[in-house]
Amino acid sequence: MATQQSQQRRPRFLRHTRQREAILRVLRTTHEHPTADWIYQEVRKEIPHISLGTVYRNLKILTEMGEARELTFGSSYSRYDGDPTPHYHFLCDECGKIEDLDMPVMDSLESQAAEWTDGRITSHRLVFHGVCAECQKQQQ
Amino acid sequence: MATQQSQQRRPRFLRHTRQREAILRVLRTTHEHPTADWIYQEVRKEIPHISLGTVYRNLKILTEMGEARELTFGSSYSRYDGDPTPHYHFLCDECGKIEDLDMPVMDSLESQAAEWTDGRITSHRLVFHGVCAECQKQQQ
DNA sequence: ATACGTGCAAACGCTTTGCACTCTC
DNA sequence: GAGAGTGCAAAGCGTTTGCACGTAT
Repeated sequence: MATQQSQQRRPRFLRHTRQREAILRVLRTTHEHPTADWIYQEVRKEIPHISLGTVYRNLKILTEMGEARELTFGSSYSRYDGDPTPHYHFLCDECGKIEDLDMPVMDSLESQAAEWTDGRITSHRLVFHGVCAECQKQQQ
Repeated sequence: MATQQSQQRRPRFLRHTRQREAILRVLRTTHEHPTADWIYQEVRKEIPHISLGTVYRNLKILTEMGEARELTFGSSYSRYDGDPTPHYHFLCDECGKIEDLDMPVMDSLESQAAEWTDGRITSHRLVFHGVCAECQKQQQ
């Protein structure tokens, strides 16, 4: 039942490659919270022969390095957030769009929650659900 | 890019079946936040010929009816929460265990967040990450 | 020279779905 | 009897991975 985290061996050092740089650049310059495939399509404009596997591999490494965050709302595919600083999200239940919220991060939530568990809390994620402005207009 | 929510036709009314009742009962009587497959194995003790597809179909219906919640932490499989009342979760990053937190739900977060988006907020999800008590012991 | 990274394609694994049959209402 | 639900198996589909080759250090 308990899902043990997969412990895979990492290389002793990381290399700089065109592919890795391009992927990180795309991640940094979009606020769309893109999917792996969207990033793939985007990077392909610059490196046409790049493979989707390479995109996934690098996204995993970048996430582990703390350069990106993997967002897994919904059971289908992952989205990636190129802003590694802590922040909250708003998810539109109609169109699936994800917005970053500039509201302050409340670390006090963690100390509050600490009183209700024996576990040691290291971080938290807060996601608001609702209907974005665009979808509200369409519903009228 | 925007992931349109899949709008599938629902039947005009729901029927009571042994399978649906058994699945809901398993969901209600466990606090393990089980996966679909775990529920399948459990229900199979009572209805040996039930199929995994039936479990998935009913979990989807029960979730849409608000009788259960689908938890999608991590990109792999979904877990299901048989407690439909709002509450927060603690997720152990070591072993993957999910705990319910009895701490009060803070609806004020939604009104705070509303000031930072044009969207209409209808709900929120708060998940704390860290290391559970059991895993902390093992690390010593 | 070493060993990390890539491309390609096949494999994986959770989830969904088509179809014929069954069962609830 | 109508049509919702089921079992079975195949298909779907995002993601991972094995392998041989390329390439950064």
